[in-house]
Amino acid sequence: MVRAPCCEKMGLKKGPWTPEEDQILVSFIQKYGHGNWRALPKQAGLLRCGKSCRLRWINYLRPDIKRGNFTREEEEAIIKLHEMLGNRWSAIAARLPGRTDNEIKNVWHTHLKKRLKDQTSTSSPASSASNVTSQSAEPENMNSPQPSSSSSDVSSVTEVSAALTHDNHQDMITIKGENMELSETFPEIDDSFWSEALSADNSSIPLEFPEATNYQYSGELGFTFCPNMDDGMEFWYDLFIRAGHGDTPELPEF
DNA sequence: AAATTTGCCAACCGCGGCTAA
DNA sequence: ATTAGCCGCGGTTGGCAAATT
Repeated sequence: MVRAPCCEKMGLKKGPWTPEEDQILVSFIQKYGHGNWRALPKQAGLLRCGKSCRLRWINYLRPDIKRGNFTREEEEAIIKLHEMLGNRWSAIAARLPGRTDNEIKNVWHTHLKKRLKDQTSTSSPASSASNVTSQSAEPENMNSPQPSSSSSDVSSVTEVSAALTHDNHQDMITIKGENMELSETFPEIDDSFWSEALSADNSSIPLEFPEATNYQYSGELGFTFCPNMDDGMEFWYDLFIRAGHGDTPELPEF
């Protein structure tokens, strides 16, 4: 099947967006939504292809985009999620509210990959790898706990996630807390798994950031880890294990 | 001060999945 | 079952700014 290029028609503008174009796009979407990206630029009077409009909206103009540098906790979460999910940036972005896949991808390539490389080169090369990056072009051992530059009470997410391993070959995921170890067979993590788990029990997602570090068991669906952070950043990190494991495990104390 | 290199980020490209005809 | 079109995703790149020589 032959596909016509997105911007085959001549006269469509490319490159950086101007403030005027941004304004037109935002106004249009606020009024009419974005049901059809293909038709949108024409209807809005923009000399752009729908793809370009979509990208601009998703990555920059969306009202729920979080601005500013990534916090240490966000970076740690990206590292661990990348360890679990590989280069599935959209899936990782879905776990980091306000961050886009493009942004996360950029941070990974410009900061985190380099940092991990430095860390692994200074740590023992003999440490066994348990990564899930089989789909990733950059299989790296990211199992080494990351030194945290922040204060100790930021530790919940980093410690929990650092203790979370997934052995792709054995299809086993292990959660280790101070007082517990829980293993579950885990055939595959894919997008439908995450979305189904989420839609099945939204109550596990904290609407507001809790004051205290919170560990929450969500029935058969999984766990939500809520870090206790001073800056009140909107962040949650949850791990869903496969449904149907039977009894509720004893809750660990983090 | 000028030239060159490096880092970063926004945006583009092309592929694959999904769906409607 | 096939085809065509749209959308979303991941990989890549162009261009700007900062850092270095």
